[in-house]
Amino acid sequence: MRSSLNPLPRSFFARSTCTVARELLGCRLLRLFDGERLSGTIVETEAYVGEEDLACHARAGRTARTAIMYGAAGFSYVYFTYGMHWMLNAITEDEGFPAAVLIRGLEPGEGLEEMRKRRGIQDSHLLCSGPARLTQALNIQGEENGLDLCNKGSNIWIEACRKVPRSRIVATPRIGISSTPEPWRSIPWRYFVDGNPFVSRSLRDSLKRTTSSGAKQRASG
DNA sequence: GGATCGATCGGCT
DNA sequence: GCCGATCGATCCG
Repeated sequence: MRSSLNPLPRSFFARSTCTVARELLGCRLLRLFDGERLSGTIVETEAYVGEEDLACHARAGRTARTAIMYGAAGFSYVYFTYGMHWMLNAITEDEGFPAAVLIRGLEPGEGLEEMRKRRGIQDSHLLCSGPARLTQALNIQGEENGLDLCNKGSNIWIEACRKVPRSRIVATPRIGISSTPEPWRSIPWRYFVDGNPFVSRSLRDSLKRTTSSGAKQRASG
């Protein structure tokens, strides 16, 4: 028996990408796979906003891969990178404007044993902390591209869970875009829950670095 | 703990 | 051809 099946509505996603990225923190990502529920609380996200954003895949305009980003909000954008990794995004904003939120980290909830089996490790802190780790843990691949996350019949969806107050959200530059020109490389469009232990090593490192340099900042705007 | 590097292949120039 | 919205192994200190 399922405790709940209340996917966030399309209106949640059809807003400013940064707002969606912040408000997804504390929400629960659910995955129905092989008859089992796998889930976790979203603790880290990044916003990729339009063709102007030179870190966004849509920077090159509409292509076969990025077409989904130009479509309606609330759909999944799952892509393959580095020859081996899958990344899960939720499409945002109005139809015709290409933007998405990358889900970068989860605090594991249901289905821990299945996740451990899929990841080949035991440590719960390494199961879903990182965009490629969480897709491996939840078995999300190319087949899951273009799913309607707002449809109760989809096997991936997101539910409201606990609201993370603005004061507990940290914003930093996005990860893995060091060759992207400014201002995009440094704009603080990565968000995570301050102090949450379910973060990857690179996250903690980044927090330490940014804290000592004073670059870390509270989410604003 | 931190830096570096190889793996591996689809998408785009 | 080139280069990733990454991860994990390995080396160094």
